[in-house]
This record gives sequence, structure tokens and C-alpha cells, in this order.
Amino acid sequence: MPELPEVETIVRDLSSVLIGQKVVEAKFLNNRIRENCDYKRASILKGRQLKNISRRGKNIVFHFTENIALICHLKMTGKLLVKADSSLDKKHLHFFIKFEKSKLNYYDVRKFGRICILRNSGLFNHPRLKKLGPEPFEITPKLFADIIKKRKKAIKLALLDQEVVAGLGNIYADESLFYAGIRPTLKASGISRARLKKLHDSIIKVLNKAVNNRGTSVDDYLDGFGQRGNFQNQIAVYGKTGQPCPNCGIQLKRIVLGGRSAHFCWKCQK
DNA sequence: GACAACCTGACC
DNA sequence: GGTCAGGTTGTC
Repeated sequence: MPELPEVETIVRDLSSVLIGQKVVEAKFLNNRIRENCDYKRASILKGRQLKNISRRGKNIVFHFTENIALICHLKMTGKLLVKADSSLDKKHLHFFIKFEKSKLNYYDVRKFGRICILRNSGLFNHPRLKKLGPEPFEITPKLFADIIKKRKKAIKLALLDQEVVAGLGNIYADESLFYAGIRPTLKASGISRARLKKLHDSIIKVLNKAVNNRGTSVDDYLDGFGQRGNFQNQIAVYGKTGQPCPNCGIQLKRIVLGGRSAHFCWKCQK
């Protein structure tokens, strides 16, 4: 499940190979993943050069010459690989861009992911980018606390809300709350500024560590080259229900919050 | 603020 | 055969 560190890893992988190359061919093989944007046909990309690839929250943005951009959100099971992976079933290949020297393939078992090709002028106003909160790495502890203080819902749900902070998902929200010693059910607005400073610090540390480990392959996440990440070996609480807390040793708990599982230590997180 | 919907594969 | 996984949108 790609969150900020996984998406960041993919962006770096793809950038190292694809930037500067011209598009030879591009095609949607399944229209379900195509969003209704400016351009329905991927062939609009033909002949254009890839200038840059960037990340905003969990979105990947490809910038082409002549003011064309492509936004991709991987949702749950989307994968962008710079070459065909023989271990992935071809029936899940839904989009591709053939460059001069490389081919970029989009696989998605569940077809939740979305790809949209649009003019640069509309990029900023795309509904998925427009409403995003700040990037965790670009926010001061004070501003982070200001934003959280305005939210009345449970802190875990505030962290998952992309309009609050962009890029956190279930794994890193659980991990950050564990290191900050904060229970996921606490009302966001009631948490002290001192504790929110610690939470901000935990988020930065966890995300940095995960990026340095090329993401978490707890399920089926693969980077841009089809390789698994390494952070799953360093997870403290996510998916560890019933296992001992790495801090105090009592059994970790799982509750359902906002329809999603939250994993935490009953003793260390108050 | 809760919850269904979108999908499929993995697992019981 | 039923349940679960979770990012995001849409609906009540």
C-alpha cells in the first residue's frame, strides 16, 4: 500500500531512468483507471519529452514538454515499473508509456488507481491536488500543531486525512503515534502542543527512515524496478496485533477506527 | 460523523 | 462461501 515513502521511492527510481526521454507510444489498455481530464487518448503524449517527475502527497506527477502533465495515484495496488515484470499477470497491465530506451508499465490488480492526462494550467486545480494539506517535510512543528488543533476527530483519523497533512497512510500513522506515545483515539484538538511537537518529530523520523529503507513491503508493494522495500522489518506496531510491544512487552492491541484498523500499545500510548 | 462503494486475491 | 485488506470519494 503505497504511502509517502513508497511513492517517493518510486518517483526517484523512475526519475533516474526516464527523465529526458521522448515518448514513442502511450496507451490505456483499460479505461477504468483513466480519469476524465483534458485528454482521453494517451497518444497525446507521443513525441513529447519527459522533463521531470514529482510527488505531491501520494500522487505522482509526470511533467512533459509542451505543457502536458500526467497525474497518477496508485491507491491500493497500483504499480509503476520501468519494465515488464514476468511475475505480474499481464491481465493487470492497464496502461503503458513506451519511451525511446525504456517502457513504463502501470499494473493494478484492483483497479482502484487513477491516471489523468491534462494541461499544465489545470494541474494546480485538479481536485486531487488542490485540496491536499502540506507536505510533512515542509511544515514547522508549530504550523503542524495549529492544523491539528483545529480538528475535532480522533488524532489517527486526522493524520489519515490528506487535507490535514499529505502522504500519511495507515502504516505510518500507526507507527508515528506509537513513537509519540499517543493513543490513536485521542481527540486531536485536545492534545497539548508539547505532545504534538513530539508527534511531528516522530512523523518526520518514521518517514525519513522509511524513505531510506525504500518503503514498506508488508503486502505487495514494489518499487519502480520491481524490488521490495525493507522497512517492513522495522515496523513497531502496524499489523502486530497480539505480539509484544517493542517498548514494554505487553500484547499490542487492534481496534477499528473510522473503518480501518489501528494498532497500538495500551500501556505506552495514552 | 459513519459507512458504503470501488475491486481482487488471500485466507479462514 | 464469507471476510478482510485500505486510499479516496460520495452519500446519508
